[in-house]
Amino acid sequence: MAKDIHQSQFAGLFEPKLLEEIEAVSVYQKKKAGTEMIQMGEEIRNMPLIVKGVVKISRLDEEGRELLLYYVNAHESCAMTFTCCMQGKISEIHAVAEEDVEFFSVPIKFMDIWMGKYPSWKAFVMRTIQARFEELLQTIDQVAFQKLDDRLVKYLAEKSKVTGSSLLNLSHEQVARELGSSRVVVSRLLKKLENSEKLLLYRNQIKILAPFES
DNA sequence: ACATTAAGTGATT
DNA sequence: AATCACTTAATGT
Repeated sequence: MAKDIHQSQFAGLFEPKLLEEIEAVSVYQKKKAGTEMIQMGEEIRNMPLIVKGVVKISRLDEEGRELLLYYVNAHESCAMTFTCCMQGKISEIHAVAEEDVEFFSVPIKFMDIWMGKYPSWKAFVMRTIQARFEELLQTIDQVAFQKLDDRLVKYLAEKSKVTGSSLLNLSHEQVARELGSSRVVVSRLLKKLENSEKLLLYRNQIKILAPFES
């Protein structure tokens, strides 16, 4: 498909010289849905510029429980990767391809080089970090104030946006794990939402009805 | 028909 | 909001 970066969404984002450099130094890669892309504790050597698909970024605790941090969509890159690799640190996060993913893989050394060389690159990096930072502040608020119901609604909205479908194939247990909660609680909250006509519940499936607002 | 797994519910902390 | 204990419903063999 769009193996040419000049035809990707990055074409409008970066100046032509930078596009050429990306093309020269990057490797175009594809990963199937469900593939692990970065493990916690792994050293980061490349940064991905996503062309297609969605990558799920999460943290895992000692017991293997998962806390969803955010999704990386097409024409974005991972903020954690930027912050990690600026100091050659290891990854604090876990990345899995949510859908089939295609991306340009760029060695991290260009991170620094391009920062000084290309204003558009600097702006891109700053934007993605800033956007993520704000989002993380939001979720910290929510966690601190224990508003799981809001988080659940946001989670479902995001899931359906990412999937492009209002019918989500999820068990209550999966949802609970990603939100760091328990199945029982999630079931109850979902039931509430069903009663208020926001969605329909089936076995392993959730159908979103309303134009979902928190 | 039976076992397994997902979801619903009341009570308790 | 979390956990427990238990029920009910759906699905697979």
